[in-house]
Amino acid sequence: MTDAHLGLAGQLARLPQRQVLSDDVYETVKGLIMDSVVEPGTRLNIDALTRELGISQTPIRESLARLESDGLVIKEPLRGYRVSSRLTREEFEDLFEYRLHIEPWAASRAAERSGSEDLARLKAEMLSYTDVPDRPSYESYRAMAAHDQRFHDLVLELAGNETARLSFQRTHCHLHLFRLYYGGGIATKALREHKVVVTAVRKGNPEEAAAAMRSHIEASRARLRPIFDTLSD
Amino acid sequence: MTDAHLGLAGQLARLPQRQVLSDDVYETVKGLIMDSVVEPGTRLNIDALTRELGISQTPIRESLARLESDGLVIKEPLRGYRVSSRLTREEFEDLFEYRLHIEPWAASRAAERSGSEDLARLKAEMLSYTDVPDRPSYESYRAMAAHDQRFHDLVLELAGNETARLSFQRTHCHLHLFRLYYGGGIATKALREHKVVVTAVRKGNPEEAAAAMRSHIEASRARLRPIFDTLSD
DNA sequence: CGGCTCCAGATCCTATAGGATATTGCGTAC
DNA sequence: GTACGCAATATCCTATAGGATCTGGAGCCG
Repeated sequence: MTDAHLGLAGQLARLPQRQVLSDDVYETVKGLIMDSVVEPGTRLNIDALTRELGISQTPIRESLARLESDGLVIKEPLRGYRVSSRLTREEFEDLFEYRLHIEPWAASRAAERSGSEDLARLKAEMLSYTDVPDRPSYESYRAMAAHDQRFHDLVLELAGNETARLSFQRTHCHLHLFRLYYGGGIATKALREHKVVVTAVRKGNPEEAAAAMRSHIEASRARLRPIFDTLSD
Repeated sequence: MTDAHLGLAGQLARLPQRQVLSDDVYETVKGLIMDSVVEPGTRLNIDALTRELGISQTPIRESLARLESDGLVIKEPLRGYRVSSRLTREEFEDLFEYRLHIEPWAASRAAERSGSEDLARLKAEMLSYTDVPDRPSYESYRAMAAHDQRFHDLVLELAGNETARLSFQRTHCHLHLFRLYYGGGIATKALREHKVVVTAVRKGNPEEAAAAMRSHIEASRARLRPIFDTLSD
């Protein structure tokens, strides 16, 4: 009867663990896609997922429905789900055009609005991922991508426009770029170059580090272009 | 085994109707929210929906999961789903700040890029809703809101950036604004402003198109604010 | 060789049962 | 009169089985 209180956001925030299986499945499958464990176009068999994850169909169906809404999978009626394709060249250009339109603006707004606490958070995030391990691994690159995502999201948050922030988040740009980078075994080469950069940085050699990073970015660009071209066929 | 073909976008476009019950439920519930049949904060009982719609839980759960991803409902673990709240004052301001950043830019891009076919579509959409009834009714306003949504979406489409378009769509701004108010009499002014935008786009004048869109959104915001304030009491 | 039918497999949808959790109401103690 | 604890109910979440429908390929016929 008297349940008209809408101040339940605070109560929800108080719950650390979600206790809902669907969310775990959602994150799991999202991780599988993000880590390129499943390639684009792969069919996601619901029955197989029930066996592999050891749970029933219901939470898996809910997760896949949400993932479809996110654009990460595609539902083909009466045929099942498939992992959606990676970025095409055109989508890549669109995505960066959009980012070039939103993020500089968000940064300027953040510069106008941020107080000392905000700046502290930004600094903390910047410092939160500085140690690149000697042996570059798959996990380390993923951590780097996660850090990058948190950083950009924080800028949007400090801009003070929640609508813009959500809108930007829903592009899943980091996730798509992450998938792109890890396609076709390119990750290993990228990680090797990362190691060169790290080595140069640890040696305290600015010129060498700059050169390594420059060559890494150029190589990365060179690696990405043919991927766009092959996917455009 | 050999199902690695990625050209499935064209195949999907060939299927007009999906034949999947979940989509019908999704549209149905979305319509219930959009028409304010269910008020914000209302609990969406799954068992009740199974009885009312005469179907089982599975498609309803998938629909609700997608609606949650859209931000239209909120899932409270072990308590159920609720219709999400209407816009707060702050969200209202954020939304229009975002629109003022995106849509004028989109209009200018549309003015630059649009060919004759695009311009024909724009004109057709503009002419598709011209008769504003003397006595504004719920139905007429709903038709106006649908037209307004198509118009703004079309501008985003003509801007040629699918990322920006999807990002804008996912704000569901028209849906939220529709829920915010259904008074009457405002349609005529909005249609006049749409016409100014179309004229500028057809002239291929980016600056003029952006300015027209900007003034339209600002005017729209000014029209909605007082209504919003009265509802916030 | 092309076109057709039939069958196996996969998927979607339904139905039902049981465990887990939150809400509600009542009774008791202070 | 108020606060606390406890049981009953309702709801959500999970699990499992089975029918209906569609896809894909093998095999047969013209």
